[in-house]
Amino acid sequence: MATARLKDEELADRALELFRRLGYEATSLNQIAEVTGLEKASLYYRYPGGKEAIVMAVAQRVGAWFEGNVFEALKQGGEPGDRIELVSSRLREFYGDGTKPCVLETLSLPGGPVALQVALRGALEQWLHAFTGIAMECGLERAAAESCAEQALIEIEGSLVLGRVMGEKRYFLRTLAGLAEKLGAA
Amino acid sequence: MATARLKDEELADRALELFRRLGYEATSLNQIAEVTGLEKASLYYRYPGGKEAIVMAVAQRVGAWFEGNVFEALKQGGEPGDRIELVSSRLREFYGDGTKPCVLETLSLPGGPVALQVALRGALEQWLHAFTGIAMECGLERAAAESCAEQALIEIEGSLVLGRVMGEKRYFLRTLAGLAEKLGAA
DNA sequence: GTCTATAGCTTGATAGAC
DNA sequence: GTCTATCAAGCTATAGAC
Repeated sequence: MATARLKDEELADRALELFRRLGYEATSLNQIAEVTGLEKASLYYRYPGGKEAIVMAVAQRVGAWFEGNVFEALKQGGEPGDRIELVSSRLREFYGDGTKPCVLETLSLPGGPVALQVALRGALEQWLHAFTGIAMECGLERAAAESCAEQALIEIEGSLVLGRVMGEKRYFLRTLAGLAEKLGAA
Repeated sequence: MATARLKDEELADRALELFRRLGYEATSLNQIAEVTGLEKASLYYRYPGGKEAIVMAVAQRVGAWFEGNVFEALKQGGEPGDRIELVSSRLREFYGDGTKPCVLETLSLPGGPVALQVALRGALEQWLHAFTGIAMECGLERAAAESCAEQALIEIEGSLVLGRVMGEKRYFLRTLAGLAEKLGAA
């Protein structure tokens, strides 16, 4: 078999940048073909399910990244506060210092496959669970920890939205700077 | 001249429900024609500028609603806390108890006319200014009041996003319940 | 495994009857 | 003021050459 010109991971990474900025409906296969350097027919060869299959691959890749770089990192040893700071820097990277939208926001707009909405909800649940866990390690009761985790995620999503509207990244950066305190770390 | 079948305000209201849920790009003239009961050609007669003109009319109408029901209400007499509670109930109405997205979020996705992005930014600035004003009336210094206003809007936007992903309205309702306290009211 | 070419549909937008 | 009919361009998706 001939070798693929572009690795699946790189293809998903490039498609991700389109989907997260435009949402599912507004992203076209022509645009994906353009940023990947492949023709549409080649995309269908690698993803017979078409656009829906591509966005699901993108979602899976993002999910894997969060699993390894956020959820897992929050469970490692060391001071809880240090772990949160590490995760904070990872998030700063993923969101381009607040210049790149969250896939939970843009891909949750109507139009995409139902499986995508299910995946997004599951990812958000995992994220909430991970934040709740670290908040409890910081000494909070379960109910309080869950509340703090929800509040932290609300602030992350909201600051990204305000940042996009205003063209400023300071909302997001300030939110991340206060993340450790928000989750109960001294 | 013959009479219009549908008043401009009603037309904008119905188009708003599409635009706020799907964003600019993903909303089609066919859909607008369907919910208004007009044919596409009739829409072009009333808005020669097409989809861009319609979304600008929608933005203007939403801006006027916020001007009269939120910004103005925050400047009226009476206890600051009471005014915030009144505005809170207005917001609960506008966002369908947290089931309807914010136009600042969905219409700020790329693809729409530049004038729309400018209008959205201006509206957010007005909103921030109004929240800052009421927070200062509650006794906060300007800097602190501005910070609280930003935080309040971040929570409103973020809670709407989480609510959409999870299919729950409690995030938004809880945010509104804490709005007065957030803005410095006893 | 990628390509060119194309089918069939939907889009935003226009012309012209009533 | 609204309609039917139509256009060119874009869309998703497929067939078949290499």
